[in-house]
Amino acid sequence: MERVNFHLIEKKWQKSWLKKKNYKDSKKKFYCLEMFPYPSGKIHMGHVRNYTIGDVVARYKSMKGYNVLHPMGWDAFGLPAENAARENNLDPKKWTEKNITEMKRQLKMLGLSIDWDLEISTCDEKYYKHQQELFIDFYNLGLVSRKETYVNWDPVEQTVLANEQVIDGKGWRSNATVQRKKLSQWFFNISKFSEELLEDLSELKNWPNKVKTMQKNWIGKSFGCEIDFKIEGDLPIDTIKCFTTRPDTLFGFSFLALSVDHSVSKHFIKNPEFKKFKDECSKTGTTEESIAQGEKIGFKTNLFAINPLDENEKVPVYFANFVLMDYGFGAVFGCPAHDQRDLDFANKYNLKVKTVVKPLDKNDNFKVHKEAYTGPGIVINSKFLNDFKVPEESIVKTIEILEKRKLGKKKINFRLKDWGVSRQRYWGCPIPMAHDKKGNIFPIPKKDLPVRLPENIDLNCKGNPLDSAKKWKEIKIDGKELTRETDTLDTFVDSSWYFMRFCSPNFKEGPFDINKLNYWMPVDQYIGGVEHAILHLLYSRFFMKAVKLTNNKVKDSEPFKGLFTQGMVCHETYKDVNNKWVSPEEVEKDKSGNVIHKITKTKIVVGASEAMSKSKKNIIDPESMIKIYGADAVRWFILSDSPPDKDVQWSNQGVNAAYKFLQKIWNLNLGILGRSDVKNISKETEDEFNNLFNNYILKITNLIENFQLNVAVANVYEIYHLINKYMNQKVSNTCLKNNLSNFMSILIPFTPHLANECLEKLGVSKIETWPEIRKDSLKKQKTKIAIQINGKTREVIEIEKSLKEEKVVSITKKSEKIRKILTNKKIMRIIFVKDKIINYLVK
RNA sequence: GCCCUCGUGGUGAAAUUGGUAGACACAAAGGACUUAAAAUCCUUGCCCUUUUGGGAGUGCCAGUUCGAGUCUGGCCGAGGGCACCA
Repeated sequence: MERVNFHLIEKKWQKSWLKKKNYKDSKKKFYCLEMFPYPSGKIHMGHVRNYTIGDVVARYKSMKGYNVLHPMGWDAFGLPAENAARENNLDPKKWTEKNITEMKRQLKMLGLSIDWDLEISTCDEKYYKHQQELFIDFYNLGLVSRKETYVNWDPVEQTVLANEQVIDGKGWRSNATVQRKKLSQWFFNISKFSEELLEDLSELKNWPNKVKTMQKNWIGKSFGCEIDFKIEGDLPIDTIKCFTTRPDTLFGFSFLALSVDHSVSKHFIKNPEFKKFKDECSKTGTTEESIAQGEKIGFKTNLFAINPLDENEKVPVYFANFVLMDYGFGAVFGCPAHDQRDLDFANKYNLKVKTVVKPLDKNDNFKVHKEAYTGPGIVINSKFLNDFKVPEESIVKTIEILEKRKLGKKKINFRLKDWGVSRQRYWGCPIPMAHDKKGNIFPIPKKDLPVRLPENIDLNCKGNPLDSAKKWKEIKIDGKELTRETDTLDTFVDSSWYFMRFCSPNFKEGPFDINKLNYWMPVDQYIGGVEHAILHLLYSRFFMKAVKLTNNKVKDSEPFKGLFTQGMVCHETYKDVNNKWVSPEEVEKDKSGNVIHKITKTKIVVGASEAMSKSKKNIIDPESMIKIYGADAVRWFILSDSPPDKDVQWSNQGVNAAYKFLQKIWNLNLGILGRSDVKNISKETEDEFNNLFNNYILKITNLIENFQLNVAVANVYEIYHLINKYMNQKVSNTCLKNNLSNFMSILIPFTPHLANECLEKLGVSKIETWPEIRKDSLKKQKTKIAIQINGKTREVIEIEKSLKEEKVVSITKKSEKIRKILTNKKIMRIIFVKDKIINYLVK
């Protein structure tokens, strides 16, 4: 068997693809995009899987005649660069650029059909200049605001920490106890789009349902009403507003609970007891266990709230730890019988529990004790609300009554909060704003953009490095002396519009050339990890809608028409006798099949297969695999073993098998090239071969369209067996070569180097088109039909397609086996399904 | 606690959407070629029977149907998302 040198042909074809572009003069466009990588230094198997799947789609669509856009870029701002820079005293920019060069070299080894002329990098001022323009556009439209929020403050580092930098309530670097500090920060008002973001999810037919439900839950729309409760007491407070989804349980009202941050709290600020309580609340807020335990604690005020539906009923007002300030109005009315939290609270403080809803199968004496009743039923003990059906009429009718009496009004609430985009970091896009001494805000004039990051900054200083860049901070605009904003943008902002920039990456007059944007957008197929199901995808959807408001010529309001979320790449984990993680390279099998350490020869414990991670050392380096097996084999294996949306197990045996198979294809190609033609050709055999082959084209086409790439791979194996079989039959060389070259065309998206090399050897010139499906041949074929007796399959026979029942009955009755079984039996009924099954029901 | 998804051989998985369960591949065992190894090719795959055959069988229990991996109800198990959202 001859072996092909993959490295030679890979170099050759990759070079030729750099010159050649995919663009076609076609009306049909296809924008294929994979989530761009963070330039961490080296590509990992997750990238290989992501970009291989994308490349199959891009190459397939191109062969189908689409004009394909398939770009690549770098999500290049972010904390790791800053950390690496601090540790090694480097410039984050240089560190990032070095990583990009390295990763680009590795990605090119995979033979992806990417147009590198469109490459963008978010840390490039040519990119972030336009991001700053968009920020100002959003600001002018009222989509940007400043608000005070709590942040994780590290008192030693004098900096704000991201949630993942807080470990057990302490700073990851300083180990100091993290404080809750209020800071004024920039926000994108994404919550203004709550309704639209929810509504438009239904348009996204080619998105996984899973992602849509996750977004739906995240947006969290709920229907209810707001109610003003009258307050009695010795404080100047008339009413407190609450939001509720269960106004129908108003007669079960037994306390009113406020968040400790509610405006009423200002009257208690000097009360030492209240202060103690508030401290207690902020403590339980940070530790996860206390939330899980869910202990409800409260602080009783001297205020009373009046039930709006019954003036005679007064209930106490509490501050309670389970009431959130940033949802609803930071105040809830407590109905213990029909809300578990309220019940826990009421039981702790001995508050009244009045049952006002009974399940359908219980009588009016039904009473709630330890478990709140939240299911459907009938309203009881509630005067004029009695007998309403819960929930279908009770809620709406109660709201009607409240509205009529001017006690409350219908209200829709969302959980989605505004997006805080301020980061007190150096390595990010500067926010193009300035302040005067009075606290007024001024956007930087667009002509002065970009606001560049200052260079030669000491990143080891305390606090935000930009804050200490005195010269950089001071500016003059229209003669006014101002100070620059020193916050930079969350890196999610960078990735919220890069797909728009790819449509015209070198456009200088603005973020995008509107004609090109409208031609290419939306992204037809977006591919990436499911970990971005909520934030990145939601922010990008927000951006598209916001950009549309800045420019009424923008036609799309959704950025990603199709979304595919691929699974992770996993590998077995290994631990040595000392319970330390060991990498796959350090491990081997001895003669009796035990797993041992290569050097120490000690026993290795093989653990579960888990997502490749540095910490567990179960990483396989893609480049070393490409060096051993070639890019095509790596691509082939990563596609072959599991459905693309599920996790895949990496195995060296698997990639080795892929390598062997590709060598077999190479030899099949050589074998047919060197085959001496057959003299007595059978037209019938050729037809049979052509029809079977044609069937596979149809099958694989559908499989690719449905992302069942692992099944497509399985079918390629079957085609290989098919061609191998007919190679030894009465089939002409012309017929064989014709099918073989179609086979190679099918292989192009999967293993482009090998397929192109084989096609070149075959002397086929017009190679970049997907094989045509001949519809006429599909009809002629034979089919296999199952013969069942009483629903059990007894025999399978081959018949002509589309035969009628009588015909099939007479054929099947001729079968000896069936005749035997049917002897002395009475046929009660025959069930016949064309081309599939015939079932005799006998007695 | 709430929401979502998934349970098929030793392993990864297929199954035209209610119609031949286990395609395709990995691993294992046996065999062929070879002095030998590698490479390559073939066979086997749960239970009973020497074979021909037959039987059970898609997490468990019921149901609908001529027919259920697929549909319905209940249970068990695994994974993911959310976190007191009033």
